[in-house]
Amino acid sequence: MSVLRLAVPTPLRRLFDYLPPAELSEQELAGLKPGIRVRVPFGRRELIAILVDVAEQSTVPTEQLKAALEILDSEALLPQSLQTLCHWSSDYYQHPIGEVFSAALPKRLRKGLPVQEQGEAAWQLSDRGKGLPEGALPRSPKQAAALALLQQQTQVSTATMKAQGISTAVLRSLREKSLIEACTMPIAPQAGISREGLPLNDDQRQAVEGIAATLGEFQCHLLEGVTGSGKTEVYLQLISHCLAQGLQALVLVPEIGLSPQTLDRFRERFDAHIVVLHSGLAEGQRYRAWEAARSGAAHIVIGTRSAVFTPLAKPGLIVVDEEHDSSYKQQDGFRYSARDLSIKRGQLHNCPVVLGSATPALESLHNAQQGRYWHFQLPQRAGGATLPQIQCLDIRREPLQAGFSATLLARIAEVLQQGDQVLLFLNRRGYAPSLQCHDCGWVAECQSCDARLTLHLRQRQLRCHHCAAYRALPNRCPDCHSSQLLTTGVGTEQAERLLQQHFTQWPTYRVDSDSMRGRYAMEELAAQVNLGEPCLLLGTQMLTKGHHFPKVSLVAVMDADALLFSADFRGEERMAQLLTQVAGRAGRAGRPGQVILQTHHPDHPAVQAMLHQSYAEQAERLLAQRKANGLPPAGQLIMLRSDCVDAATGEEFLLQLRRQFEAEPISGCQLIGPLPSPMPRRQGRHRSQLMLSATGRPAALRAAPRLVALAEALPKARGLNWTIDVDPSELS
DNA sequence: AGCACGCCGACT
DNA sequence: GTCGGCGTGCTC
Ligand SMILES: [Zn+2]
Ligand SMILES: [Zn+2]
Repeated sequence: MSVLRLAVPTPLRRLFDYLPPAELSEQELAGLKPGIRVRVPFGRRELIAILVDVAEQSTVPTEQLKAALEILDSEALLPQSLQTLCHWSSDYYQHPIGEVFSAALPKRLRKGLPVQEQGEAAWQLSDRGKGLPEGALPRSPKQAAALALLQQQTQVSTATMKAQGISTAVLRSLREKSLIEACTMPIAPQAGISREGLPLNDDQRQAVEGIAATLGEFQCHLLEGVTGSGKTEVYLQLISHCLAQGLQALVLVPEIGLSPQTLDRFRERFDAHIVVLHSGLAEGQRYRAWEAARSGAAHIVIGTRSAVFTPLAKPGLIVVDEEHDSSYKQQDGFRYSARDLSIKRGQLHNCPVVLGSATPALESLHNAQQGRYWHFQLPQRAGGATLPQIQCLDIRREPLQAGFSATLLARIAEVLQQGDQVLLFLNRRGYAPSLQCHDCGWVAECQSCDARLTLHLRQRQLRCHHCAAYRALPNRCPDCHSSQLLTTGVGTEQAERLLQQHFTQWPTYRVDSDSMRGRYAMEELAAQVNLGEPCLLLGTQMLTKGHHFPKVSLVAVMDADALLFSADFRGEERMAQLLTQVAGRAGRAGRPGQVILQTHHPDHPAVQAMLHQSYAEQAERLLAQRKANGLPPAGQLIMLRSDCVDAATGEEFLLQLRRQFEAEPISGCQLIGPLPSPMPRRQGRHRSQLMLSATGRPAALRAAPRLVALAEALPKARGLNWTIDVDPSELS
């Protein structure tokens, strides 16, 4: 007996066995390959599953097995290496295998639509057209020319037609006469061609040569280079080595990291097929890009997190740009890290992986120090621009206007008068993060979350930044009816108003998710700013990624204190990364930049470190702290979270889990909690967490499946949800 | 996660 | 009498 073992798209963490479709012959059965799609009845619905294995028998009694309905493919959708990556991810992150495969496939294929023959839109003669003699249609020369071409070459692409001066209108009228028909023409695989690169400095050359020497084998490389040190040029030259060997390159970029500027650089350098995969793509576009990567037609694949699962016909190189960026870690559902998976992928493909960053994650630095990664440093700023000077501005007892000290406003004015641009970083959108009654102390809070409502003045709304809740801004206190409602704290909207009033001759551009709504908003703004006129750029984290603003010579962090007191053990690492990245935005092309941190805590060790130490030095100190505390990368964490409408149930569930785990402990594992999450109630649900701290990877690898098995076996109270997060990046 | 079944309140 | 509320249980 043959049994199909299938990964079914469901949150259940197991495979499902089916009998082969009734009409399938022995021979067809023998030809089934893992990785093909199979349509199956599942419960009372039909789903598209992925064949994992054809087994001799099942542990499920035969009479309970259903027959699959249809085999959808003859060839695997994903190459073997990528199927292996899916299984590995499913095990490592303890996420249901069916959902992992779903993450690796474009929607089109998940829905069961057939694999589309890739090709260029083209035309061929219809049966009727084939009957025409040479030199037909003499009265319409354009149509005759089109026919002549098709008589010579059977299939001619629309592009070629256009090049021959034959418009689509001509072709359409030929089709209306049923003389020609549309078809797709297979594209002959073409070599990607690289144009000459920029001259390299010694450090860049060493990196390119060192990394290129590992093409064809697995090796992970950490490329550490400050902003402007020419990391991108190193990537480009490595990619050209890769293309020269007839191999494809996969480039991962942060969520909003792919600026048109960077993309243009790729397009200018390579006469090659480049595809881009990001979340904004329409279904069809995404599928075509995916298929081009899979078929090998695309030479370079650039994409965000989910692109780590893009199949490649001839993988040669994987680049993870800004590898420290938190957007590589998925924050819900299948909580994978695209950076970590790209390294696994490199192993499976035997190809090098390059992790690039000005501010590498401590994990990556640790791996480099351990000798697991090769470490390349690009200390110089290309073009000789000097690194910005960071100064701290003590604002204790300073009067502040919308968060600005008089000193800062004066510095801004000077810079604008010199004709330069100013970048102001304030990581808080809205007008003010809190609204209070001056008479009775009432505070505007969210009904569903343990959080204050943010005032959005233009919309006259109070909004929760943790759920969808919003309400109209009250004129009076709902408790005591006083009209003395005061805001505390400053958000970008408020800072923007002050800048507009204070600097009337210069435009202020606000960059946050409220002001940059449209798809092209950010692009248009960047183009406007990069015309070079003096202006003020004010924004949240959005401003610190992707676009470069070469005319900025002053960067100010308005509220450095907000970064200082974080509950998360990664807080200080994040702060150092963020501030270093922000600082890197100041001064380019030979002009020194200036960075100002406004703080009430000028003596705080983290502030002092920012002033006097390089990122590498700070990282070294933080790494030592982590090692002393057994925290990643010295140890490994697994987070279990529960959420439930009532507070006690979730915590009780995790407590049971802990008891059961500890009844038969795993050495090297320690459980902490359950504890309420840093924000205990969110969207009306009470959240708790249980953290497992493992001394190393082997212990964690044993603990994760055990925790899941125990959690699945525990009686699940109604309305309770639990999730597992291996290598959590956020301890909330 | 879906999608059913099932068993109690207010509608024709 | 039945339409539908969502609690509970299952998916090879
Ligand atoms: Zn009041
Ligand atoms: Zn809320």
